[in-house]
Amino acid sequence: MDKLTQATQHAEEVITKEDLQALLEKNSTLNHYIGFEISGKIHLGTGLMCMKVIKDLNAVGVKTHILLADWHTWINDKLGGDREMIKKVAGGYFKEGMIACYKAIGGDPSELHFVLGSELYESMSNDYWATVIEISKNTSLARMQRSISILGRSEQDSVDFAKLIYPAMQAADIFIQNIHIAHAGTDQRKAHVVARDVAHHLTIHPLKNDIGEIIKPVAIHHHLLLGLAKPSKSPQNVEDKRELWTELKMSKSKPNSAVFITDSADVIKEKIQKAYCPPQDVEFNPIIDWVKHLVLDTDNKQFTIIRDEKYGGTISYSSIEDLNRDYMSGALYPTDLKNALADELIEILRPVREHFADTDRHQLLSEMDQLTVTR
RNA sequence: CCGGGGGUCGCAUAGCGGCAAUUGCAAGAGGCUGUAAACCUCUCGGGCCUCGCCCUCCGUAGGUUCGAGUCCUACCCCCCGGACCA
Repeated sequence: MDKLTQATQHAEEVITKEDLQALLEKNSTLNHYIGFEISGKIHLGTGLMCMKVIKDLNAVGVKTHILLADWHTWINDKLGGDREMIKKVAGGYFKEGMIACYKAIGGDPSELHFVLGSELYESMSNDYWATVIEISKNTSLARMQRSISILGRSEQDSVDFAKLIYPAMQAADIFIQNIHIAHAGTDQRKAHVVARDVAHHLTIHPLKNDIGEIIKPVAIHHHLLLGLAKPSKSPQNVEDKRELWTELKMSKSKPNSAVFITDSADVIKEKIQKAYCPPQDVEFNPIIDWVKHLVLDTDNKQFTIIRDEKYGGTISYSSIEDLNRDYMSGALYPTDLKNALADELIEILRPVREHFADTDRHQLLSEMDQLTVTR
């Protein structure tokens, strides 16, 4: 497998592959970053989907910086907008969660370099905010409005002005850290495209390659897992499929539609069992989606489904295509698939639960649970 | 600062002197399905020696009333618009 393929095998999109190819060939060192808001508990999207991309990049020699975005968290009113609490959770539960997840997918946590946003900005003195302004001067208001990622809530809701600064900060984060490869979920692509569009207009902290040319940062995005909850519109009479996709993905922020990295075996089973899973539909189906991206996402994987003899007996799949075919024909029944997925997830997340079994870390988790409930 | 609109059970909505308070969504319990969804029933402020009674409620604080989300007064907060172009 060549470097480019290896580096992007778990990515949903790369902007652009050509740019990345050039960097992989020509640059001696490459910096990757992903920023996280310190919101509630970590779910599989960030914990697994995202970490897989990081692991691939590290395997080809890219250095990872994880930005614990406390300022962004404050802007988006997470954790009650309590700045001290945000910092505390960032360096505590959140960091430990990331480390645990990286271990769970077979990565070496020492490859992850954590940076607290506020500390980064302070260390850059005026340059950070100057870069935010410079990016803003090269972007329009309309562009920023479109670039705000509305997380879960209705779009017309009046937003406070701070939220309009957010995308410029995301872009500034890239340049200020000298990031060649900016990474996020596909929902963040607009901010990344802003960064690429302004890249050649920056004077304070432009991004340069080894031979001193100003370059655009590559953007790499991981897939957003579908939420387990039923969509509010029924797939049969939706004219705009894109609309439904958005709807489904957003539902992850709703309670009970996401699996968290520290969920117990029983909770995982229960959530999967309650998940929306229409028979003979592999398109708008979270269970199929999860199997595809969390289980059958590598070439040599075998996904074994244990089922009663009367339903056909145990069967094993090594590709999502085979599984989809059986599912579409009805040969593979939802319940059997669900049971197998739940078992698989419980196993995948075992290292995370073990990581948090440690007394101190368990304390962090309990505090997080408290916060989530209180909030 | 001025003008207008508004703050009701998680969200969204009724209500305009008799209300524990309408409706939708969400949530929860159950029924039907070899899953979920859809569909149907019930619950959804709290408490109880249980279906009737008690407590607490409609931004906050007072007031008028036999009785107030509902009227009056003051205050707080949110939204929309205006403000300057001498």
